[in-house]
Amino acid sequence: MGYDNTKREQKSQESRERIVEAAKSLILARGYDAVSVSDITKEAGVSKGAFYIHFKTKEDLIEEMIDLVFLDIKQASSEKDVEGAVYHFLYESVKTIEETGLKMAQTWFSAAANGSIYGRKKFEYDVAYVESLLARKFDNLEAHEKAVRIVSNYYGILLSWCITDGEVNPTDYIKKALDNGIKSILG
Amino acid sequence: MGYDNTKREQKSQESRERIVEAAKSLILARGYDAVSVSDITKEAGVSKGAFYIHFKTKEDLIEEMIDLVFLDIKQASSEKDVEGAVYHFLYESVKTIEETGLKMAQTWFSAAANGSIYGRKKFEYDVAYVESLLARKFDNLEAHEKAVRIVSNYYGILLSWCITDGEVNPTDYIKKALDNGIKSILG
Amino acid sequence: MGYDNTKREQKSQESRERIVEAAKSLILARGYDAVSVSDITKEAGVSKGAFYIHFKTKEDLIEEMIDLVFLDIKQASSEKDVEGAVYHFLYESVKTIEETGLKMAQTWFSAAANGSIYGRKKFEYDVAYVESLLARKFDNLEAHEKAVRIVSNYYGILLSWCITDGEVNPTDYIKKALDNGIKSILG
Amino acid sequence: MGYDNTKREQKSQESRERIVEAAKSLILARGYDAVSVSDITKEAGVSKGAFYIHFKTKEDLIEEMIDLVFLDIKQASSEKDVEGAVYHFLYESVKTIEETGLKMAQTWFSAAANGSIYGRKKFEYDVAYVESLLARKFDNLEAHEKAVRIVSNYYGILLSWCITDGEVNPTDYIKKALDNGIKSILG
DNA sequence: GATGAATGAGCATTCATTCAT
DNA sequence: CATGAATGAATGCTCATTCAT
Repeated sequence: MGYDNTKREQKSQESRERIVEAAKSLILARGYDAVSVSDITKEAGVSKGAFYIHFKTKEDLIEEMIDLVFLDIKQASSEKDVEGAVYHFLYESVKTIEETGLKMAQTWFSAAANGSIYGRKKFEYDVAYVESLLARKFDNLEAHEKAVRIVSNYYGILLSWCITDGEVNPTDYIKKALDNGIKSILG
Repeated sequence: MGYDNTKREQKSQESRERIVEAAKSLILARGYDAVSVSDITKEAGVSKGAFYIHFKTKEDLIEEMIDLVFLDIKQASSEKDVEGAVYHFLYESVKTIEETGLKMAQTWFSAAANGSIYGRKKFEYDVAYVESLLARKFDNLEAHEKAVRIVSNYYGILLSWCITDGEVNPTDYIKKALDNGIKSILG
Repeated sequence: MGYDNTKREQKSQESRERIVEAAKSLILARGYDAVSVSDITKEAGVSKGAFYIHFKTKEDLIEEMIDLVFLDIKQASSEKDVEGAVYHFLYESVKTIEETGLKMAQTWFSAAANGSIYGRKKFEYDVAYVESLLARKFDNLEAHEKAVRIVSNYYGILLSWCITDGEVNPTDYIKKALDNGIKSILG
Repeated sequence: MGYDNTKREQKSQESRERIVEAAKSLILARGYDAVSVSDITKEAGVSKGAFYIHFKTKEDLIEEMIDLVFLDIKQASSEKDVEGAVYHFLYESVKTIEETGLKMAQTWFSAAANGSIYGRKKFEYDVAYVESLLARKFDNLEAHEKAVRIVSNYYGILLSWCITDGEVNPTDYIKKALDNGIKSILG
C-alpha cells in the first residue's frame, strides 16, 4: 500500500511489448507454426517464464498481434468519388504488400487460408473499409456484397502472386482488375 | 512370377487405401499440420512402418490426396460459346471443391500460397485450360492475361471462403462474379 | 528323390553371391552401420526374404566378407632376403590401399578400430604373413613380436592418412619408416 | 541478478555431470553407436529434454567427453634430453589411454579414422607437441617429419590394441618401439 | 526357395508448459 | 515479477526381422 508501482508496471509493460514485437517479426518471417515460444523469448531477450506471465498460451499471443503489419496499410485518402477511393485503396495496398516482400505475403496467405484468426480479422477489416467507401453509393446489403467481391478479387491477385512465386505481377493485375472487372462491379 | 500374388496385392492395395481414407477424413477434420503420421496409421489400423511402404514422406501423402481431389474436376463441356464454357468450368470447379470440404481447401490453399510445386501446377493447369477456352475469341497474349485474371478471381473467392471459415459462400460469389466481373473481362 | 536339384542350387548360390557382392561394395563405400539390409537387397536385386534365407542376421553377413578387398592384396614376392620381402609387402600394400581411395580406408579403419571381426581378421592375417617372412631370421616369439610392431607401424601410417583426410602421404611415410624405423626392428 | 541462484546453478551443474557420467560409463561399456540418448538419460535419472538443455546434439556430448579424457594427458616433464622427453610423453600417454579403457579408445579411434575434426585436432596437437620437443635437436622440416612418424607409430600401436580387442598390449609395445624403432628415428 | 508388405520398437530431436528459486 | 532448467509426450522417420503367399 502506498508503494509506487509505476516503475514495476512500466517494466512489465515493456516486457510484454518486446515479446509482441519479437513474435511479430519472427512469425511474419517464418510463419506461426515454425516459431517456438523459445524463439520468441530469445529474440525478445526475456525468459520463457515471462512469456507465460503475459500470455496464458502460445495461441493467446496471436490475439495481441491482430493489428499487425497488414493492418498498418494507410487507408487515408482524399479521393472524392467512390471509384477513386476504391482504386486508391486497392492500388496502395497491393503496392505496400508487394514491397513488404513475397516471402512475407506467402507466410501470411498460408496462415490466413488455414482460417487463422488474424487472417480473418484482416479480411473483415478490409471488407468493412471497402464497404464504408461503397456506402455512399449503395445500400447496406449491396455494399457488403460488392465489398466482399472486390476484396476477394484483390486477395486472389495476391494469391496468384504467391502461388507462382512472384511470376504474376500483382500491381499490373490489380490495375487491370480496377480498369475493368472491378469497375463493372461498381457499376 | 509364377506365384499367384493376387491376394497379396489386393491386401497391399487395401492397406494403402485405408491409409489414404484415414488421412483424408482426419485432415478434412483437423487440417494437415494437426494430423500426425501416428494418428493416420492408428485410424487406418496399420503399423507406422506400413505408412512408409506406401508413401515416402508425410508430404507425399498430401500430394496424392490433392491430385485425387483437385484434379478430378471434370472440364468436359458441351458448351458452344466461350462465356458458357468458362461459366461451366468455374461453376463446376467451385461446386466440386465446396463439396470436398472446407478443411481440405484450407489445407490446399495454405500449401499453395507457400509456393509449393503442386499448388503452382494446379494454377498453371487451370490457367492453361481457361486460356484454351479463350483462344477462340482472343489472341494469345490477351487470352493468357485474361485467363490469369479469371483464375485469380476464382481462387480469390475460394480463398475468402477459406479465410472466413466458410462464411463467404463460394458458389454464390462465383455466380455473381460470372454475371458481372468476369463477363466484363470476356466482353 | 531323383529330381535334379542342380539348377535350383545354382540359382540359390547365385543369389547368395549377389548379396555378398552388393554388401561388399556398399559397406566399403559407406560403412557397415550406414548400410541397411534393404540397401543390400535392393542393390543385389533380390528380396529381403532371400537375405534371411542365406544369413541368419545382418551380422552374419560380415563373416562372409572377411576375405574381402583388403585381403586381396597380393603378397607374392620373389624377393630373396627378409628385408626385401617385408619392404615389398608393406610398400605394395600401402600403394594398393592408397589407390583404393581415402574414403574406403577411412571406412575400413573406422570399423576396424571398433573391434569388428573383419578388422581383426585382417590384422591377424597381416601379422601372420609378416611373421612368416621373419621366420627365416628370428625365432617364433621374436618373429611374432616384431611382426606386430611392423604391422602396427604400417597401420599407424595409414591411420594418420585417414585422420588428416589425406594430408599425411602414406607412401612417403612408409618409405621413411622402412628406411629407418623398420630397418632397425629387423636388426 | 539480485536473486540467489547458487542452488539452481548447483542443481543444473549436477544434472549435466550426471549426464556426462552416465554417458561415460555406458559408452565405455558398449560404444557410442550402441548407446542412445534415451539410455543415457534413463541411466542419469533425468528427462530426455534435460539432455538437450546441456548438449545441442548427441555428437556434442562425445566431443566434450573426448576433450575431457584425451586432452587431459599431462605433458609436463622435467626430462632434460629429447629422448627422455619423447619417451616420457609417449609412455604416459599410452598408459593414460589404456587406463581410460579399451571401449573409449575404440570409440575415439573409430571416429578419428573417419576424419572427424576432433580426431584431427588431437593428432595435430600431438604432432605439434612432439615437434616442439624435437625442435631442440632438428631443424623445422625434419622435426615435423619425425614428429609425424613418431605419432603415427604411437597411434598405430593403440590402433592395434583396439583392433585386437585388447590383445596387443599397448604399454609393452610402446616400450619396444621407444627402445628401438623410435630411437632410430631420433638417432 | 523366393517375395516384399507388414511390424513395432527404436531413433534423435523439439516444444509448450511448469515451478523452485 | 522474472528466471530458465526440467519435463515428457510427441514428431517424422528407419530398420532388422517375420511370414502369408
